[in-house]
Amino acid sequence: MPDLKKSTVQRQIMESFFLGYQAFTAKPDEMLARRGLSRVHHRILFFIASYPDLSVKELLSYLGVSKQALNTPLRQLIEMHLVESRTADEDKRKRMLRFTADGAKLEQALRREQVRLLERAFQHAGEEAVNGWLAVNQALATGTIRT
Amino acid sequence: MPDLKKSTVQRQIMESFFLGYQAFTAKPDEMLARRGLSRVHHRILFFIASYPDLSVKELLSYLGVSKQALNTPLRQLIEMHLVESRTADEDKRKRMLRFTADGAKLEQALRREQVRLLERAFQHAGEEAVNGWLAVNQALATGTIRT
DNA sequence: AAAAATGAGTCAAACTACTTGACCCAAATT
DNA sequence: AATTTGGGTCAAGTAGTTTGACTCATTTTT
Repeated sequence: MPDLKKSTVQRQIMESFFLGYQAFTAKPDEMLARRGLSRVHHRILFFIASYPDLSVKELLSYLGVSKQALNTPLRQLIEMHLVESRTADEDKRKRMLRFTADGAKLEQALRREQVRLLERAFQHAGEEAVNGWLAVNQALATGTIRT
Repeated sequence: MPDLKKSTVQRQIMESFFLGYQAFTAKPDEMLARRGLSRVHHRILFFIASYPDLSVKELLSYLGVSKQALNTPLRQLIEMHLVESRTADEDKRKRMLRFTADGAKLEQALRREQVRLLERAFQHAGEEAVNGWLAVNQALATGTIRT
């Protein structure tokens, strides 16, 4: 256990978190860039994968951007036949977003690369470490007792 | 140990990594925003803290941006008397960057908040988990060489 | 000593990505 | 019938980035 009181140790911990996250996003960034896509597209794909048939409004609230900012990248994904929007039955104003076959394939490819990277790090660090890594990320993500 | 073969589990792991990193950067982002500064400024401060008296060229290579992109935020930090640039003795073309007293104080304040957040998550997850978290981050950070 | 290279800095143009504000349309709600 | 909502678009403004060209002082090479 490193000494969390030392500022140099603190910076090293922060740096490896930063670099680890960088590494985690580097490969998908590169794969998307080859298709002229960016990280916003990746986030869109992620949420469509996580919540299939979600509406545009829901997607907007997840992304936390203006609808004008979403407009272009989402339209691109639709024009590239990676995502399709169908009007919902219960409410015909709503558009439900889901993958086309190609879109699902791309999302899988992106995720596969990220999982591959994680698995290699996991294998190197050991099972006990993995559980710890997950637990700390979980604690950070859920904001343990926000003031 | 979660089942890494399941795509929903994979996405949950990726999501908590993403959200954890978000949480990690949120507080400094907000503190900097109050002063009209952004994440680039934070990165500049981080590298000056890690490598005091580094040159502009070194800083550029760490940041991986063009010198035109660095120009504005660095000048702002200097004008706000958070950073000072002194010409190096060995090579009078070089400018060595270091903190002023105020700059050092700001860097400490930013780091303190991030460490506080980490400590809370660490406390929640336990010492064993912390070591695992650090080990996996380390593996991720060093595992992927920039292509 | 002259020429070339280097570190730092600036100006300009182009591009990307985001914002807010103002609209439009169709469908749902009141 | 009137209002609200979900989705979409146009426009102007802002921020941040890039590449390219150039200056200036200093150091290195020839």
